[in-house]
Order: sequence, then C-alpha cells, then structure tokens
Amino acid sequence: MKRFGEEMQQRRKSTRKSPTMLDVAQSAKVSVATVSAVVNGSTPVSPELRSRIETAIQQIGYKRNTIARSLKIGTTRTIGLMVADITNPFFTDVVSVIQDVLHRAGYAVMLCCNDEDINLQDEQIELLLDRMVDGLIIAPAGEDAHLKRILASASVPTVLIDRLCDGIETDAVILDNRRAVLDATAYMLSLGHRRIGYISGSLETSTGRERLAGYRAALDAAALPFDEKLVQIGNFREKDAYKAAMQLLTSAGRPSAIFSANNLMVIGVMKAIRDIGLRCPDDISVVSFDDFPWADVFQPHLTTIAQPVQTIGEQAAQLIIDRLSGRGMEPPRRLMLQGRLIIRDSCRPFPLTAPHATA
Amino acid sequence: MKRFGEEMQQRRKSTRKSPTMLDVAQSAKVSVATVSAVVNGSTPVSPELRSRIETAIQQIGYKRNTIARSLKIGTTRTIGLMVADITNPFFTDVVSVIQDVLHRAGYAVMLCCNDEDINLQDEQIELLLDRMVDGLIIAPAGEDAHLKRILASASVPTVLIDRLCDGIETDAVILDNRRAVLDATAYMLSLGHRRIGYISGSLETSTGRERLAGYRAALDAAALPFDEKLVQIGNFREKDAYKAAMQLLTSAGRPSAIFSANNLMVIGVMKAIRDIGLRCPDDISVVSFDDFPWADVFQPHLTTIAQPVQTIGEQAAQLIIDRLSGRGMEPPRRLMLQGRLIIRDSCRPFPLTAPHATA
DNA sequence: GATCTTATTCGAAACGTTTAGATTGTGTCA
DNA sequence: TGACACAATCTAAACGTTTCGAATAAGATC
Repeated sequence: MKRFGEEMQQRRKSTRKSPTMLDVAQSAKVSVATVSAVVNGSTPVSPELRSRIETAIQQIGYKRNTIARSLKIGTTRTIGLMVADITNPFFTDVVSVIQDVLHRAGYAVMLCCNDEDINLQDEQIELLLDRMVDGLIIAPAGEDAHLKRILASASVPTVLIDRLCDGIETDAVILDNRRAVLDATAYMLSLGHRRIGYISGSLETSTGRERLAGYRAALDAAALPFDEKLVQIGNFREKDAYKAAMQLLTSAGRPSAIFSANNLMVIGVMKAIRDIGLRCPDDISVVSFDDFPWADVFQPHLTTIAQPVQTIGEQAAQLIIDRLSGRGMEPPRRLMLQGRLIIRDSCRPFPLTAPHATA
Repeated sequence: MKRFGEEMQQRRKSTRKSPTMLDVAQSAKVSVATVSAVVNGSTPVSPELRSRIETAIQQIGYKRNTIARSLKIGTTRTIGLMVADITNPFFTDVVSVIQDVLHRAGYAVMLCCNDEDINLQDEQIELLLDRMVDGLIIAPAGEDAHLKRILASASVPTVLIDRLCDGIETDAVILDNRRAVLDATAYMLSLGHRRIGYISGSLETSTGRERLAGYRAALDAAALPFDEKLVQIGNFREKDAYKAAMQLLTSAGRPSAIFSANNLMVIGVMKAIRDIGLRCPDDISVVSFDDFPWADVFQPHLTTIAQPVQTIGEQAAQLIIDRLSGRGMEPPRRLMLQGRLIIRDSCRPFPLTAPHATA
C-alpha cells in the first residue's frame, strides 16, 4: 500500500498543475491581491509582506500565468510577423533584427510564412489574429480584397514591410525600389548594353511593379524603346526564374545583360546561363536585386543592389512598438529607404572592346 | 446634439471591444453554453438553434477569444522554437519546414534566436515558457546547468534539434556529425592532403564536439598524428572563422586543405584565403559542412556536406506533435540522420600532379 | 395517466489573473 | 477622546471561455 501511495505521489508530481497565485497567497498568509501587487509592483507593499511573499514564490516555484493575465488586461505582448518566404535571405535578415528589437522590448514574435501564396496568406493572418497578437508586421504576398477586409476588421495595428498594398493605410517601411532599379539599369546602359533582359517578381506585389517601373524609367530616360519580350515573370523564386531566363536566353534577340529582381531568382538565372553554356560576365552581364554576404568571395562577383536590412528591421519594429505605446491614433507613417548599387564584376562593357573580345 | 451622438457612436465603433459569446447568445436567444457547443461542435445541437446561432455569429462578426479558451482548456496550440541563429541558412531551412508542418497541424510558432549566446538562450526559453507554449523545439547554444533546470521544471515536452545536451533526456533529431566529418576528412586525405586545417564551431555544442571528433577519427584511421595547431575555434560565425583561418594560413606549417565546420564559417575562410592572396582550389583545398543552393553556380564550386534539412524539420515537428497528442509518457526518441558528401571542385590532389602544378 | 428514456438546452462554476473599491489599522491633531 | 488622513491590505467582481450536472420537453412504455 505504501508503494501504491508513492506511485500516486509520483504521478501527481509529474502531472500536477503549476502553482497559482492562490497557492502563494495561502502559503504567505496574505490575499491574492497582495501577491499580485508584489509580482507586478503595481501597489506599494510593506517590506515584511513583500519578503514573505517573495520567499513563498521561490519556495513554491510560482510562475505567473500569462494567459490569465492576458485575458484580464487584454494584451499578449506578442507580435505576429508574416513574410513571404523565410528562406529568402533578405527576409531572414529582416526577421532576425525585428525579432531582436522586439524581444528587447519585451515582445514575443509569432512567425508565419505564406510561401508567396495569396490564399495561405489569409490563413496565416487569421491564425495570428486568432492568437490575439497585439500587432502585425507583414510583407504581403499580394493584395486581395480579403486581406484588406481582415486587416480592417481586426483592430490591431499593422506595419507593412517591403511591400505596400494600396487600400491599406498603415505604417510601412519600404525601399525606393524604382530608384534602385533605375540606377542599376542606368549602370548597365552606361556599359553599352541595349538589350537588357528583366526577370521580374510577381506583379501582384508593389515591389514587383515598382522594380519593373524603374527598369522602364531607365529605358525612357535613355530614350530606348521598351521591348516586352525582354521581360519575363519569375515570381521571386529560383525555379520560375530559371525557366524565365531560359526563355530569354534561347529567344531570337538574346539580351547581352540580365537584371534579376531579387536574390533567389538570380540563382536560377545563373543556372540557366550555365546550362545554356554561356559564361558570366564574359558572354552575358548580370545584376541582381539584394546583396549576398558571399558576393565578393565567390565568382562571378555579383553586382547587386543592397538593401539596408538592418534599418528596415529596426524601423519596422520601432513603428509597431510606438503604435502600441500611446501613438495609437496618429496618422500612418511611411518610411522609404534607399538601396545601394554595389558594383562588382558580373558586368562587362558591350560590345566587348577588351582583349577578351569573343567575336 | 445629433452630431455629438454620432461622434460617440463612431468612437464606440472604432474602439469597442470585440463581441463575445454572450453577445451571440443574446442575439440568438440561447445560452452561452449552446453557442459554445456549436462553435466547438462538442455537443449535438438542434438544426434550428444551430442555424440561428450561426447567422448571429455572422451578423455580429464574432471571433472566439483564444486567450480565454486557452486559459480554460490549458493549452495554447503554440510551439516555441529556438535556434542559435536564424540567419544561418541551415536553421532558416529547418525553421521553414517546421513552421510549415506545425501550421498544417494547427499550431502557431513562436520564434526565438539566441545568437549563439548562452545567457540570451535562457532568457529566450523563459520568454517562451512565459507565453505558455505547449511544446519546445530548440537547438541549444550550449548546455549550462540553468537550461537543464528550466527544462526540468517546466513540464512542456521538448525536442532538441541539431544539437544534443547531455543530461537532457528528450526527443531529439540530430545528424551523424562524426560520421559526416569523418567521410569528408577521409576524402581530403585520399587526395593526398596530410596537413588539414580544421575550423571548429563552439565546443560547448554537441555538434562542435562531434564534428571535431569525426576529424580526429579520420586521422586516427589513417594513422596520422593529430596536430592541435591545425585546429582553430571559429564559433560558428563568419567573423571568428575569418580570424581563425588567418591564423592558420599565416602560421609556419600552413595546411594544404581546410575543413570548415559550418556554412557561415566557410565564408570567413574564403575571405581569409582571398586576403592572403591564395586561390581555392589551386593553392588550397576547402570542404565545408552544410550545403548552399548556389554552390554549383558560383566558383569555386564548394565541396560540402549536405544535411537533410527537410527531413530534420519534418521529424522534429512530428515528434512534438506526437508528444502533444497522446504519446505523452513514452520514452524519448532519438533520430540520427546521415549527411551526404557532395563532391564539387574546391579540392585538388596534393601534392599537385596536374598540369596546373605551381611549383 | 404515471413513469422512464432520450435528446436538447441551460445555469453556473471553474480557469488564474487584475483592479476598483471597501476595510482595517495606525498615527495626527484638535 | 474622537475625527480624520493615510497607507497597507483585502474582498470580490470582472476577463471570455468550457463543461459538468441539472432542468426541461417530448416520446415511449407500462
């Protein structure tokens, strides 16, 4: 019987629910209100009681139940973060700093990825809202009406990163995409390239549209015609970009240079170039949106547009923190940052005049 | 006056708390218990009432409050996920698939990064436990006693990924690190290299130790002496690895090959090689743990050990899901997966016999 | 017609906090 | 000594669910 009792004890021990404020209160012979007061430091408590309660907390191993607390105070100190694809180094970096800043401010981060899928996206947002996050930081995969409805009806502050959504008036931090691509394209034009292929991201996103607009603007500025056969949609993923680049490279008027609208896609582009049997930069020049940490160690050293990921993340986190602490009803703030063209050596002048000239 | 009333209305509308079950119940003229029954499908409800309640829900725009629900049922359907560094593509990939699998199973994911910092790590775990996650998936930065205490006292199921912690007996999915590095080292030895530099990760982690053990095992197997001057600690980050490689490359008996114990570090190694004025693979051979998606497009095409990231993520997620649905008290399961050596061309035979021979 | 099932529905007590307002005790001052 | 202020503490009502057991109604059985 003793044995059985012990087993019960054991079982109870491993499965018993965690101690509550009431347990602490009873052990310290005070009311739960007083315990709450010392736990939160909300009301002054006499030194004796305070220390009695503190030792009781230690002894019992009490941890306050955040769920109950959240229910009462209506706040979870948790931020929902949704990006298109965590696997994309740009988003990875941004997520990393957002996570860091928010943690420092005492917020937890709930992460979602929509895989550039507009349906999944709505599901994910619902999941986050369902978890009662206090705020949302999102890079939308696209701007369907559903998303707008959800965001409008949910009353949590939202900040958009990387991509805007027209019709959604919230805080946002984005890049001057048009300008960045304009600069990059102008650079290629300055090298003499006239037929520049453009591998685009999804035109459902503001980044997709703005970057393409930058390309066109550069052509306009140089008084060159826009040839729509030179632009292919790669949807921001490697696979699609590979096919798109293949298309471009096997077509009649093959371009002498290619611009890739993001980091994932340039890998696909490079694979296509290799598979076709061309070499970069000897046979074809390449510039890509988004920088890589390894870009100046591995060849070809890619010329890229670097985004200020650190700043983007910091600002986004700060915007949501501000919103949640007071600045509730102020008009939305939009931050637009500048990209930076990093010239390495994935581009050659065209037509080639260097000793290496092929034809 | 009308105006004032309207403003109030307006104000109330934008700031009023979301509708509760009670609101639905009153609108449908039933009890909250019945509303709960139809929301959860827990008890049979007659068709009339069901439809009355459902339309009321639609009309009012009711969403159930998950916080209250969690408080009552004692479960949050949220998993805490902590990795050393989300910026590391290996972790990024694993996080991505874990996230995906868990979402499909209806779990949300709370993400933390400890930045390979053992103090931050404890803080992060506390944060997660404080948020009352139902389970934990973690890649520990190190195995301090504190972590063990926390995990022991918290009664949430835990699965370790990538790294073990002795003294913590939980489900885990890891790689056969020793074997993988043994194979890679054997490969380098087979090319004739005798002095192989080793850039190690932190020996606070099981991966750091096991990988190094694999290196030593390969030397042993070839009856070669272990020269501790050939191993440098790079702590899994690029910066440290750069310094470590510099050390190695400028030392008296410079190695003819270098093994890097992870992906981040190999970038540092390559930078060091470049800065010293050497070329890979012509002057020095390199192999790295962890594969890159761009490895066979950019040069030198790195020879790497690829981890089955997809499987690691899937299994880890599955282990926690299983634990949370019934399999509560079964003994811990340990999954050990195999790495795969992908031979590209960052290694040359040594001494060089090929036409390119330099000396 | 009384009793017993069976199927719905409901009332009310949790879950573990927070917090407004009531209560108590102590010291001050007339 | 009584009135009063003031601080510390407590009581009890929320927060929005879930769920157990009770209540009700309608058939079924004798």
